[in-house]
Amino acid sequence: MRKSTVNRSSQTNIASPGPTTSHGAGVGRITPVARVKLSNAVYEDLGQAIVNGEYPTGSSLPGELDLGTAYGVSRTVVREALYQLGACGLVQSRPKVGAQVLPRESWEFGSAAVIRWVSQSPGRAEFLHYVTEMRRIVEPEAAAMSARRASEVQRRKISDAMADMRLAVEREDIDLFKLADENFHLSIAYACGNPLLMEFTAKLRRAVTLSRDTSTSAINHEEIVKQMNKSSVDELAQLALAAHNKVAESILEGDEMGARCAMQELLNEVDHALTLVLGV
Amino acid sequence: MRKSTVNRSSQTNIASPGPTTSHGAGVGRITPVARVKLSNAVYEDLGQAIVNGEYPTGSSLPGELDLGTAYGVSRTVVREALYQLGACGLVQSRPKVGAQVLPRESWEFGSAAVIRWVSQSPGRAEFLHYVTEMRRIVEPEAAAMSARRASEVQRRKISDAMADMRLAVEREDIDLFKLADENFHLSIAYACGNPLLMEFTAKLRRAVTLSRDTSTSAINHEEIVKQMNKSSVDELAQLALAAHNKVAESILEGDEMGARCAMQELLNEVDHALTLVLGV
DNA sequence: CTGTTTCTTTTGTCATACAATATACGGAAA
DNA sequence: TTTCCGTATATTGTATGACAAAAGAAACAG
Repeated sequence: MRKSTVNRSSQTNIASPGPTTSHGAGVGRITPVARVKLSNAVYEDLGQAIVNGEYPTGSSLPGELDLGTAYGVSRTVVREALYQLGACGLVQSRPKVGAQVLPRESWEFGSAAVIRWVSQSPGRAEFLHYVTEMRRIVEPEAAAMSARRASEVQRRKISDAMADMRLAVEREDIDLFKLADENFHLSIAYACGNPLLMEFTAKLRRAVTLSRDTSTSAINHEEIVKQMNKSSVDELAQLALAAHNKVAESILEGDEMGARCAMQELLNEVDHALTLVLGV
Repeated sequence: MRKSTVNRSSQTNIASPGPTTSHGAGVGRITPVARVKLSNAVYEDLGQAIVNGEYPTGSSLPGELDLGTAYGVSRTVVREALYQLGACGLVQSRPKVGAQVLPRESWEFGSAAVIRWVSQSPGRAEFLHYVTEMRRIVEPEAAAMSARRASEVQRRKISDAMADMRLAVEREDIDLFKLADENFHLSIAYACGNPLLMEFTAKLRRAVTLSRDTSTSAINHEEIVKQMNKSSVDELAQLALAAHNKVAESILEGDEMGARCAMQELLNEVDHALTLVLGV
């Protein structure tokens, strides 16, 4: 059983009976009270734990009362958290048997929370592989649809993202590059005109970002450069910039086929780089 | 405010104060007790109501207490339902302001429940349009991937579904045809080897089925036959059969490109037929 | 050993109480 | 009159206790 407690303050809040009035000497709490709902905190922690595999499929979570004491919250809060987990398809509660972890097939991978948990779980590399495969299916089509249907405002956002990216390469600002990259792909998703495709693409994108940010293995840029047979980080950046630019230009020109192909090419590179980075 | 009550028994359970002991004259309850969790019943009803547009975006649902009396359940139950809705991105609760309906962009269209609600809502035709568009993107790829990666067992399931479909056309058994069609597409999804693609395809498929079954407008087969310039229902069925068969054969032969193209062609027909049926 | 009954544990539901919070109201100042 | 600010108030967030219902576990009879 997990023994972490949700952040209410930092005191030992195992079954603290009294009310939450910050009684006594200030127990070094940083945040004023950090007004997050306790249920959500428990929901997040349990969800991550399940996805991490700490509770195997078919096994039962500790009882509601036990979870309550473990997290230092009431049974009410635990139940509310469990109901949220149920809505994500992670668990199912039955009397006497408790909340059982459902098989992965019934997990809602479309849920933002599940994606977040999986992207930060030990199994994220495998997940990312599938995500990348999906991106190569949907993003080229999203680009093509954007080329056909993007509004004036949406086109502007795409070109704005490109401008940022160009600037980032110029200044060798990696953070700005990441941000521009994110905006680039998201603005294409938003321009495609299909809310389903939009949401799905955005979530795939989010999974990539989360996985990457979770990977503690310091990314060795030099190593990537070498493995991709490029002479310098700068050359790699220029390459990426060109690939993105081709996509943007095609979309702005309304060239469906061009946008599709350019995006395919771009994702080929991304896939390659990610493989090197994460060692899948 | 909605005034429907969840099915516990059929008595007028608006604000029945006492315990659930079926006091008084037997109020004609049919099901013994219908052991569904009340929270889930409320969750389903509220979810459908929100998706149906009965609570506009940004508006607040009635208070938890009011909802409780309206449904004849306790506040606890209402809260558990609201937490599930929150997990789907439909609402967000805040003190004093209540559970506000979030904009459609934050709805989790990947959630099975949301798909169910949308597919049965008045706006299902538009949704189905987007679903069809997505199918034309992902299913051809799923077919291609299946052609490359399907295991022996999975290939068998595909050919089994084809056999059923052939039988259905022979016997002019529409229900069997629907079942076989469902199995055909699902078995391809399962064979593709990517759980994300699998889940997504299955859900798109489910949305189609639900929308179709919800459409009360009796499907006029003759009309469809006429509009598609075919001479008879039988000819149309033979056509569908041939299209499916081509997909199946390509997959079984391991012909990626063939499978992709065959599926594209199949979906073109499906799209056309659906348009006629639902009058999009 | 097997089938049945009873027991016991855990969830499902209800009710109540209080704390925390955000809107709404009302009064004071400009 | 208008604006700003504090207070009032209604509603959610959390805790607790109680009981009914369900289902596995144990005890028992055959």
